[in-house]
Amino acid sequence: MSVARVAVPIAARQSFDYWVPDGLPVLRGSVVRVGVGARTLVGVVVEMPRESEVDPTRLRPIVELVGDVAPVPEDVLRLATFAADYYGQPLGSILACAAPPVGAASRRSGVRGVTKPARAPAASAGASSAGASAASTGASSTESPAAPHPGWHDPGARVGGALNSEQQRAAHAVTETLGRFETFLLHGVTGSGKTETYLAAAAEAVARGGQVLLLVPEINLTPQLAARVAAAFGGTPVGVLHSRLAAGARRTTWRDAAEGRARIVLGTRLAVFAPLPWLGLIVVDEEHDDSYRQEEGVRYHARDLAIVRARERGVPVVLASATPSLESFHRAEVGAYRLLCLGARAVPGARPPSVRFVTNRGLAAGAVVAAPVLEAIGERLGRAEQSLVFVNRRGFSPSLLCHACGWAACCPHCTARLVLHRESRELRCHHCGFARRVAPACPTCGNQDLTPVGAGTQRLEEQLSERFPQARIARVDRDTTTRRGAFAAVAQRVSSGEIDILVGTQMLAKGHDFPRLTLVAVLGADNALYSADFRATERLFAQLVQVGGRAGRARLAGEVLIQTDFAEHPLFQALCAQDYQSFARTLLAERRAADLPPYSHLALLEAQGRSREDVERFLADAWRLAREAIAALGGRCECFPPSTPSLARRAGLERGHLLVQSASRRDLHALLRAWRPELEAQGARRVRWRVDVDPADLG
DNA sequence: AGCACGCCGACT
DNA sequence: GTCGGCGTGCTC
Repeated sequence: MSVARVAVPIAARQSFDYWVPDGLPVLRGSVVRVGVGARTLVGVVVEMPRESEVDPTRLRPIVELVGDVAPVPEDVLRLATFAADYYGQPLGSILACAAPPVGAASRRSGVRGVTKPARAPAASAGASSAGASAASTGASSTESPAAPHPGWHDPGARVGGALNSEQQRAAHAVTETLGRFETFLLHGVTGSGKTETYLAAAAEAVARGGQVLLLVPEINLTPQLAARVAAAFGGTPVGVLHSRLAAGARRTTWRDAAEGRARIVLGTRLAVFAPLPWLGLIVVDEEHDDSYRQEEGVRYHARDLAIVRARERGVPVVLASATPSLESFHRAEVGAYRLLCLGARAVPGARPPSVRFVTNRGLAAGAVVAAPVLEAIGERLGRAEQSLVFVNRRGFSPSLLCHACGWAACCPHCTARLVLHRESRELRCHHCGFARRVAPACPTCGNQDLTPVGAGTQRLEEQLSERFPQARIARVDRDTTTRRGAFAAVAQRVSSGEIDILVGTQMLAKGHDFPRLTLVAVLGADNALYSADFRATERLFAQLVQVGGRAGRARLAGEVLIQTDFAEHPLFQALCAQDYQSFARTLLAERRAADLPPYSHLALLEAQGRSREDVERFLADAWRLAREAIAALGGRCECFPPSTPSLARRAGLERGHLLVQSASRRDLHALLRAWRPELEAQGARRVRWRVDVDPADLG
């Protein structure tokens, strides 16, 4: 009996060995069910060792080979192994994302047998040499391999025909590299036709027999883009993949991708692990978007993994954005990525929206919308055009204050203000979900006149409906869109002209084209300018460009009004001038001066526990261990003293963290590899901790 | 992650 | 005297 090493999705960092029952065709990549403790879990075979180092009597047999899903292909296993190492995660947890979703246990154990390995289609002219070999090592489908879709007819000419010369040059630069690795940064202003451009390159990759992986940040956007992709490719099968898809549908796409039937796989971050035996091109749309960062549970950055995968498979990868991440822009500046710029607006006659600033000064007490903004909305109502008012905060107001004694409504479990939700007459904590009824009077001094301070979407909606009682107003935020399909329903009503004013948070910023929307007003943007988060200004700029892009996409002129007290800030000036690149260079200079990414690499040890003493003791020890490890490795990494994040307590848990940094990613990882076992050996003394590699911010 | 084993407060 | 709180450790 042979032994299989199986990675299972538990916190344990090692894989476990099992007996392979005689005749069960188990190989590296096989998806199996195994007993772990009292439970049966789905795991992935990562190795077929000669023998086990574990006492043979302790080995349990594999319960079942999951036969209705394809084995995880070799390149995906390598990608998962890389991700597990890079992000310091258990391989089994990464593979739980990378493996196809599995249904309930089947009655019969095992499958009929191994089938012949898949072959690349004849037309794969250079597009997938690495893919073909990966497919033949790992794949063993229960059906014979699929030929390229028969009903397909020259999308290359069809998609490419509509491009202007600039777009054609960009698409051509990509198609020229099909068959080898290169990273492109496709930078174009909103409306410059980035989508058409990368779809043209995708069409060519498909024409050469390759598969295309198209990553998008948001589930909300996929139906729209899927329709666009389907239309552009006229009949070429598109597989859609995201976490909210039912397991069955996901399995179907997985199988279609693994067997080569799906020529295009469109999906969110988890799709970076999709099996694509004939992969020819990867596209990461809106590459700057934070949604590519998986924060809960297993941590990884899908954009970065996409680049790793492209390199491994020897295929080009296109990162597309109107506001590239500083990391990507920097890589392009130093020549590591090839920069492709699209300058012109694709729709003839469409102009970039004009940007105007409106001061907050002189606002009446309690008022949140400045008079010029109200006027502009009024004008739109008169012309039967639509307005969008954007504030990045849900609820009525972010604080409830007593002006008599200075008391503020705070969460009992977090170091945070409670947000007033007037519709439900509640004070809610946006960090832990705590909610309680609004107190009628100040608990410390008895003052009955508590003042809501600051503006959220609810307050905005209320004031706009008072000012424009005849207007049809829709509010879009997490409170109004929890129901499945709620977002799409509002989008539909906006498109059909049933809405005059849209009020909402950043979830409105992305992707939607509303032809009659000609005004975008932005409130509360200044908050980001004060933020301690080192990525705040980068994010704000991206967000403003993004919301600005909602205005005047078609022939109607668009206007963006920004309510701010800092109109002269370089960020706003760059926004006016539509000049991403010079602003990016300004920010990069700041990052360089502060020794922040992309000029350094960071990892953040985050700890939380019931008592602050426990957390502080753990971090003090961790700090000492880090300094010892750095010394042992000969320096080249820096380690900062433990500190307390601004949200010092969350959901009743005290938080603390410790930052390590290096100019070299290699050195930083050498440190992490030495440091982590030391931390584990410390034993978690009432403290839960994790290391966040490439953290989004330093909280 | 679960779930089991192991040591200190209120009960049939 | 036990039931059970969760804190710590193991799972092939």
